[in-house]
This record gives sequence, C-alpha cells and structure tokens, in this order.
Amino acid sequence: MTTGYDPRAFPPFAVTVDLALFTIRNGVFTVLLVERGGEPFAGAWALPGGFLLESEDAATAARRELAEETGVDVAAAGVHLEQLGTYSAPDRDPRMRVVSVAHVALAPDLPEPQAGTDAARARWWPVGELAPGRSDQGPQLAFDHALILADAVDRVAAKLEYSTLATRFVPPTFTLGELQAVYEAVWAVPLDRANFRRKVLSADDMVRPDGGDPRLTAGRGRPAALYRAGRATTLNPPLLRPAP
Amino acid sequence: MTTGYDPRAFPPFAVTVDLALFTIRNGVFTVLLVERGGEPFAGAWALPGGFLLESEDAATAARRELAEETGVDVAAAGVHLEQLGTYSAPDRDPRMRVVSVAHVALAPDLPEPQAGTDAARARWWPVGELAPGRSDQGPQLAFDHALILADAVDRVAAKLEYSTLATRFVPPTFTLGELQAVYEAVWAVPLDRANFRRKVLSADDMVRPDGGDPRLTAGRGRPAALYRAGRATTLNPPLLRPAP
DNA sequence: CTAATAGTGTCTGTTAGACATTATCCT
DNA sequence: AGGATAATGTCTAACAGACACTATTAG
Repeated sequence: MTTGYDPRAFPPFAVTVDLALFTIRNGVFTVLLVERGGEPFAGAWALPGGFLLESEDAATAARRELAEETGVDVAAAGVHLEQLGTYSAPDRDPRMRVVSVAHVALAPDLPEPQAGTDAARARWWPVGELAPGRSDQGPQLAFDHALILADAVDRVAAKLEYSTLATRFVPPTFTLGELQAVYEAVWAVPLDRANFRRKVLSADDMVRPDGGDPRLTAGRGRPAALYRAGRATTLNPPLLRPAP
Repeated sequence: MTTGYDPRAFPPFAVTVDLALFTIRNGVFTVLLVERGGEPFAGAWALPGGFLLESEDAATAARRELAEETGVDVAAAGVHLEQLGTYSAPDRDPRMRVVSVAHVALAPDLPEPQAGTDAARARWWPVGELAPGRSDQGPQLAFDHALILADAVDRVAAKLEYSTLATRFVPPTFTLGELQAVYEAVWAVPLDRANFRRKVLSADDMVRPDGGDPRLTAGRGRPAALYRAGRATTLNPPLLRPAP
C-alpha cells in the first residue's frame, strides 16, 4: 500500500472467512464442522465459512456466516468472536486463488445445529478426535482446515491463561465447578479445585457472585454458589497451565 | 469455504501485505515508514507493503517487499517475521476494495534504508512520536496504518513477555545490558538490572555465553560478558512487564 | 450411615522486587 | 582517586502447588 499503483491492475483474489466455533458439550471441548455438498472435497468435513461481500469487513462476514449456518446471533448470545489469522497458500483451493481470513468463536453449549442453506449437514465434533496425526478417528478435513483448526485450538488454550474467555463457554450464571471444567476440557489436564478457586476469586474482576446472597442450586452433593462473568477481559494475574 | 459454489462468481478483491518493521536505534524503539509518491495520500507516510502476487502466499510477499524496500534478506539477517492480522474495512482504500494482511518484522539495527523502486523515501521513526492521540509530532499515517501500527506495537510489547524475540533486536553477539535496553525501549519502563539478569539467565535457553570463557569487551566502566541467543523461542518462565 | 461435590485452612518451597555490595574498567 | 558500568548476594513479602479438613446435599 505504498504507491500510487492502480489496484485494479493487480491480480484479483476471492476472499473468504472461515470459522472455528467451539463450545463445551457434556464436559467435552468440541468444534462445529459442516459436511461439504459440492466439489472440491464433496462429502468431507470442513469449517463453516463463506465469501466476503463487497460491503462488509471480515468480522461482519464472520458474524453473518455464524448466523446463517448456526442460527446464532453473535451480539445477542454473548458469543466471543476474534480473528485468528489469514491463510493464503496459493494452492489451498484447487479451483482458484482464495485467501481465507480465519476466525475463532466461543459459545456456551448450543442446541444441535440447524444446517443452513449452505451446509449440507453440520455437527459438533470433539476436538480430541480431530487432533493432528490421528487418522484412527474423526474425519479428514477439507482444504487446509486441519491446519486452521490446530492453530485455533492453540489460540483458545493460550487465551484461557490470560483472559476471561472461559466465561464465554458457560451460561450467564454458572458455578466455579463448571468454570473449572472448561479449563480442564480445553487443556486436557486436571486442576486442583482449591487452588483454582483461589485464583479465580482473587483475579481482578473475572467473576462476581450472582445476586446478593450466593444462592444455591441442586446437584449431587453440596450445592454450589452461582457466579456471573465480571467486566474484566484480561486476567490479572494470569491462570497458567501446569507444566507438562 | 463450505460449499460447491464457484469462487469465480464472487466479488474480486485486491490483496496486499503491509509491514511494520521495528528496530532499536540508539536505544529508541523505531519503525520504518515510507513516503507515498502517488495518490491517494500522496506525500503522507505509510507502512511499507505491496500487492500479493498470484503465485505467493502472504508470508512470501512480506519477505519480498521487505527485501525490495529495505534491501534486507529476511532469511540471512535473522529477521523475525510474523503475521499480525488482516484489515478489511470496506472503505480502507478509497480506490477500490483492498484487503491487507499486516505483518510484524523485527530486525537488529539496520543502516538507513535505501528507498527501493516503490517508495519515494523511507526513514525510521521513533514509535513514541507516532503514538495515537499525538498530533503534536510525527506524521499522520495513510490509510488505516495508524491502527495497524498501534496493533503491531501492542503485539511486540506483549511478545517480549513470553518469547525470546528481544534477541532479534540485537546483533548476534550482545551484552545483557543491551538486551535490557531493548525491553526498556519497547516497554518504556526502567527495569532493575540485577533482577533482569537473574530472570534472563535462569530462563530456559534464552541466551548462552559466547564462546567458552565469557570474553570481555570495552565500553565505559567494567566490560560486560557477551552472549548469543539460545534455541528457545518461548520464554519459560515469562518476563512480565511491571504493573503500572 | 456413605458417596459425592462444595468450600476453607494451612504448610512449604519458589519467586519477584528492592537494594546493598563487590568487581573491573576508564580517565 | 573517582566515576561508570557489570556482576553477585541478600532480605522479605507474595504466591503457587499440595493436601488436609469441614460443610451440605442425595440416597
């Protein structure tokens, strides 16, 4: 962008957005995939996504695709959406030159998705079954989506350390046990309950007690106090993953 | 990328890369800007960059532009290059729809740049003079480059905490005082010399003594031992910014 | 009662920040 | 000597991990 060259003289690209939408279902870290209807990669599973329109930026396109393919209104449902990165290998789409701006989205547990107009079918897949180097389970992903997904998983795992994003995986009102289950599912490690509690409660404004008196809810064993997400977005001090 | 739709049926975009190339010059955190020759924003200062070619991905284009506009060979000079993010507001280029993949590059102190074929002029600017909300000094930047630059500065400052990137700002052989000066320049805070030393030397494999016996070099006062960058890329434990 | 989950208290080794002290050069 | 920079040592408060103990529910 440094010269007076006419951009119309330069090669045209198609620009898409791809979405890695994560949630926790029954304590399992899962991602939404859609089954492709047409070529290339017909029948393969892929991240949801679509083409950028003339009038919108990438974030807007990502929100639109999310709504179209899952029926989720990002603004309403407290879904977190952020840009992950752009994938631009020349041969990533066999048809022509397509550059994709990948995004990561986090949502609390959603109902089984309604396939939109675009996707033939959509379903949630446990992230663990799609791990790289595991051809035993899970599908092969279309395009470079295995790479995008791996980067997205890394991003989410890293962000839990120094942000309050874990609260986006739980309902508006939640227990500390549920919040801990998010960390354990994403990081795939067990955490000490007492220490987790101490860190979350001493962190800046990550969670607040729900209502005046902490109400109690049922379950198995002693009922747990309920909390809501605080206003902080960055987590001070951070909640670091245990060393392997 | 979920359907069989023909990408050729969708709106074409021009795709560019923009580069925020940082270095430390005389202890000052600086960024390379070029003066635009043509419209729009003729005469304004901008981040170096250019159009993506048909046959290359964004990282390759960024390396090529870096070489063209600064004469720096990324591979040879140990320059660090990473993708920052993609900027896609519909009106970011008044001529037509241009999506830009921004990158961050870090280099040791380089000679005053040779303006390449593209850029009318190029020079290093202290980052502090370009801070947002400072119309008193420094130029207004073309396009959305002030936003990109602000994001790039945030990225670099954050990355110093948990990566070994600071070693990319110094020559292959350096003293701990020089390394500390990098942190102090980027973060704009003074650090305790003894504690900095302890953390850097106890970190995993951030630095190694140069040669067998730590040689000494001249200066003013006691000569300092020389070090080289270690093989680690992530910094364990991290070196956190002091709280404000 | 037991099982199960929630919540609190405490001990110990490590670390961060602050700062004093010693070392080695130059003029 | 005196100034300047490098390197090391030490003290203390805070924190992390580990784990024991108490509390409240269901069955």
